[in-house]
Amino acid sequence: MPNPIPKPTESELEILQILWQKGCATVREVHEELSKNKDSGYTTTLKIMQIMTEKTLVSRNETNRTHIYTAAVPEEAMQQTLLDRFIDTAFRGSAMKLVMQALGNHETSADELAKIQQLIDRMHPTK
Amino acid sequence: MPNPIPKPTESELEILQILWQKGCATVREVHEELSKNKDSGYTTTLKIMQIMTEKTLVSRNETNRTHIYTAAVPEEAMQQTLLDRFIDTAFRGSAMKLVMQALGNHETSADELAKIQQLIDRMHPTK
DNA sequence: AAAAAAATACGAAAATTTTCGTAGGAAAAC
DNA sequence: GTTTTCCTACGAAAATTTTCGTATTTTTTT
Repeated sequence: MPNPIPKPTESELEILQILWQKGCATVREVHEELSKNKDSGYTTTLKIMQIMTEKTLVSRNETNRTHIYTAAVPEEAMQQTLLDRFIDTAFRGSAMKLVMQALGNHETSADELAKIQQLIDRMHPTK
Repeated sequence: MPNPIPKPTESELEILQILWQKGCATVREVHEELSKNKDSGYTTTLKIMQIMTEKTLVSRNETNRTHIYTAAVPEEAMQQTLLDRFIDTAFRGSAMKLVMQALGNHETSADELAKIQQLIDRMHPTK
């Protein structure tokens, strides 16, 4: 495994979110999106994305002058990595505690509950 | 609400973990525990705990020379805060995705599944 | 009682992350 | 064909976090 998945900073993760959502995007597009929630300059976004390129968190198509960026790591792979670490640091390693708390404190629709039910059934078939 | 729960840094969270686990502890004890996983100096730990005191992440009993620290925020309250933010930043707000991924990628015992089952039943009683 | 060990406070260095200004070109508008 | 706009590169300032050295005081050991 040549890719230990570099750990993104918070700002980097925000940008990854946007890239995953859009599939790919220019710095300008990412910046527009970011600007909805915070206000920092265009070159700030640019700089971070350049750093992310070095870290290989993203890759970019440079054939045109306006580069087009995409996330270099699939969203779910990153989520898994982040989740593992989060469970460790915030929940002392107990995935179960996390699940219970997540379930307990969010509106959960019947539909969603059914999905979990399915997953449980699949993991734990009634013998 | 006078207490917006100050956001801990990573190092601070590590220390909170130890305090929650032990109930209360001296800097020395916390440092011993930390040293198992990383090696930084005693005064580093001390300094961070002093900062945490300012931030009111911990409180301390100063009647004796050797201060005794305790977390100022209950573990679960902090977990909830962190979890909310984490769901937001890493799972685009979808608690369900997080739950599914947490369940799907960890060994989950029959016992644990039963507990979730219970929770689901409680939330979604069969009419 | 003197020396050694252990504790806190504090300032500041080091490391990391975020921010932006400026320069240099390319593309677009005029 | 100039001027204006837009883009990247890059270095360095600003902000945050982590680290530690040193001074001072109290406690323990000898």
